[in-house]
Amino acid sequence: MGRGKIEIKRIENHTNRQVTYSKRRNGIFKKAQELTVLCDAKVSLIMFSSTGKFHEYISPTTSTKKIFDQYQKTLGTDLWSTHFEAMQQSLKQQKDINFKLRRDIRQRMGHDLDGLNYEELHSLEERMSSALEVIRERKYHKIKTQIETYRKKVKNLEVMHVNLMQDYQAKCEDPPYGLVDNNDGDYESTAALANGASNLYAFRHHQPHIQTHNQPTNLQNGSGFGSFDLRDLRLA
Amino acid sequence: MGRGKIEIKRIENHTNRQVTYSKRRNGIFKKAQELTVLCDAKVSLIMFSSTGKFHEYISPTTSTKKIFDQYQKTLGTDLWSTHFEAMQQSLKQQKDINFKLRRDIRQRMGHDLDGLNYEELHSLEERMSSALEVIRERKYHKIKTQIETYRKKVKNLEVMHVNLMQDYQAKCEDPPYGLVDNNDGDYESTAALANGASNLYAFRHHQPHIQTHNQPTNLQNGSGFGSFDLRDLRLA
DNA sequence: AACTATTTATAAGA
DNA sequence: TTCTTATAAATAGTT
Repeated sequence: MGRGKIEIKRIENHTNRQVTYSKRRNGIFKKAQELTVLCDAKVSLIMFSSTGKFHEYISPTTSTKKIFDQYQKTLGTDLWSTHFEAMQQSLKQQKDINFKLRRDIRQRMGHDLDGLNYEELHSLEERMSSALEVIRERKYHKIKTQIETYRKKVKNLEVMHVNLMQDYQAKCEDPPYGLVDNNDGDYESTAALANGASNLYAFRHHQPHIQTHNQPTNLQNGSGFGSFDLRDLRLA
Repeated sequence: MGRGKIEIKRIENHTNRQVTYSKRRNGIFKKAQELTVLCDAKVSLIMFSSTGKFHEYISPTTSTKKIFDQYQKTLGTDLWSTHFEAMQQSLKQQKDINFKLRRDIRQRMGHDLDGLNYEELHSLEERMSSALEVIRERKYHKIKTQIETYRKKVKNLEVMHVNLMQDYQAKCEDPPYGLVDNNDGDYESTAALANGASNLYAFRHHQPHIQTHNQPTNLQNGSGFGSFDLRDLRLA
């Protein structure tokens, strides 16, 4: 329908193709709209040109999503079912595994044991028993390491303290020099040295509350043990 | 384009509407196909008539799913994202929980303990220890119940056996009557009674291998204990 | 479903 | 792109 008849095959001239696309696109959209009105039909028309340009007609009585849904419903096998169902199944599976893991843990906590027969109880007990051994071993190792570290720190402090005491005594024996040299010293350090004797006593009983002006915040609470408590050793 | 011009509004005559739908549908499909070929475009045309009948044209170079995907990609907001993403998130969450549960179990089995500090080890140990108590308690209860059941069965057998022995002796003391009365008895019962003495001996040592012709299959393997083994009691 | 008078779409040109 | 217009194509009403 035009000045001449054309063969229905790809228009090689790019511009020509674009023009024809544009004209015919309008034509087909008009037809779609007319069909919608005349025949009370629902039409979805989606087009992508060779250059990727997108155009769409959708009957005003519906929406593209509705058409897609209806399409899938009509065709039976819906297009995303594979992906979607796989996901759904995967989710169900995960929940299943989850439930079993939870039950396992509950049983390891001594609950939910009604379903177990003698053999199962026995097996559970043996597994837990040997695991408990491992855990105790581990805890023991941990506390040993910690104590070792602690001991070294105390040792360090002891050496430092002795040095300080020697310094102090040296200064007491030679007060004039001491007072002259102490001009750039601070008051707190002197105060800390003043009760050196009681600190030494405490140290010999391995109390972790020794403080010096060098490391005032380091060992205030058992150095890394947090709320460590000797009762914890009973089960080790 | 026809014998007369028509107004573009719904065709009220049902038959007429159907006919027009059919004709124009063919027309628009032809246009879609021509557009596809001439302009190298991708066209998806989906229609539902007023009676719900479904028709579709799809360019042979593509598929409806591809068009849908491309549509969503182009429009940005994809149509199922809400549903889909919620599901995806849910799946991720489940997998996360799952991982944590597995780690918990591994730790309860004495593996994977590197990440735990002293307090955590101690807490784990205490929880497992008390759980172990519960499990042992339970196992002990189970075995006690089983032994009780077993004891009752043995008791029953004992009574039955004594009765049989009495019968047997009674018949031995009065053989003529016994032979006459035994016409409707079976051979096997007589044979079973023949070694009554040795059975009695075995029974007094509480061996579970007593058999009579009344309950020949009941206690052959410890009655419900399966592969029960006395070693199991050591940990009870 | 086929026919055909007529309307509509559009190819080519401006 | 848009307008024009000759001509092809589509189709409304009819058979």
